[in-house]
Amino acid sequence: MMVPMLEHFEQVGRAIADPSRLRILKMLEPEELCVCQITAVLGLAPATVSKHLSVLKAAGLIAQRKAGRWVHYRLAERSVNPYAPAMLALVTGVLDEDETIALDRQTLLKVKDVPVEVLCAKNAPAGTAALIPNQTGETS
Amino acid sequence: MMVPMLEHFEQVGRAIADPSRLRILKMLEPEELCVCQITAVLGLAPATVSKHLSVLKAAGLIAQRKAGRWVHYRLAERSVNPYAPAMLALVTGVLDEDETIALDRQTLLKVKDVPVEVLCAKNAPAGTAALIPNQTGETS
DNA sequence: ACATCATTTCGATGATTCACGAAATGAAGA
DNA sequence: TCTTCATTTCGTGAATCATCGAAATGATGT
Repeated sequence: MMVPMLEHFEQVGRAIADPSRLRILKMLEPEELCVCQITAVLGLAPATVSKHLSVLKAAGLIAQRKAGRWVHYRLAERSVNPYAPAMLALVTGVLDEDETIALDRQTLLKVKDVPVEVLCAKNAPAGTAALIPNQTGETS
Repeated sequence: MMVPMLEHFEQVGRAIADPSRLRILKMLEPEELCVCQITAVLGLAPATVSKHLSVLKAAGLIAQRKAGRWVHYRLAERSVNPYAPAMLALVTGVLDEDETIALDRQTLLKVKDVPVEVLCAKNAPAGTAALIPNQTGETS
């Protein structure tokens, strides 16, 4: 019996080879977050964010925790994928000075000021929509 | 002026997120190799291998050296991409017990027994073709 | 039970990627 | 110069992926 190491490694590799998923990992670095908070920062459709989260989870990079109506994600501490911890350590150590990552952190601060009940409401109460100016960090 | 860190990281990420390219990196780990040797082990079309090598080179993971008619590739020691060394270190430390990687190493031993002039010849001199049984390492 | 709502799954679409044969490149030898 | 040949580039088809809207899921509160 042989473990498919190459496939495992490839899976974590593919998982981090996407800007949105890297932004998610960097966002989760200091603390666990709700899906709607991540969605607010990324500025993507909920379905898209959910897909990204499932890819990261399948790769063993993040873990989820259900709390009532909301689902909270965090960086995985123990993983089924033997290469996840090393890759996670690599990501954790870098990218802090990146333009997009820094902007995401600022946006996240504002997002966390808003109560989750308010943030996730479909009819954003005048001002919440302004919290998602961080589409992809374009600079001309 | 801001360095596009996220893009750089994503580039090395995408470069290693492919089984063929991982096999190439593991092959180059102990020593530099000619393109035709890599092609013989992978069992892919020369054009395909060349493309993979260009991806790895663009990511700063490998470097090339022209020697007459042949081009030799090696793992990059210094790189334009600041994340290449760390990723390279990660790859270097693992996957040694993987089935496909181990088979590649065995195949490489046989390939290196054949002189490069003979190996690269289009009309394989009876026996050279048998050196490429290592397509993808299927085990049902 | 019923309505609400955060999240996920489904299905479709456009963009990217892998793989190949054919043609181009460019160095070596005749 | 002309031929040969290892490698790269080009163009294309098949497969995978990112993204979204719509529908499904599943827990909460009434």
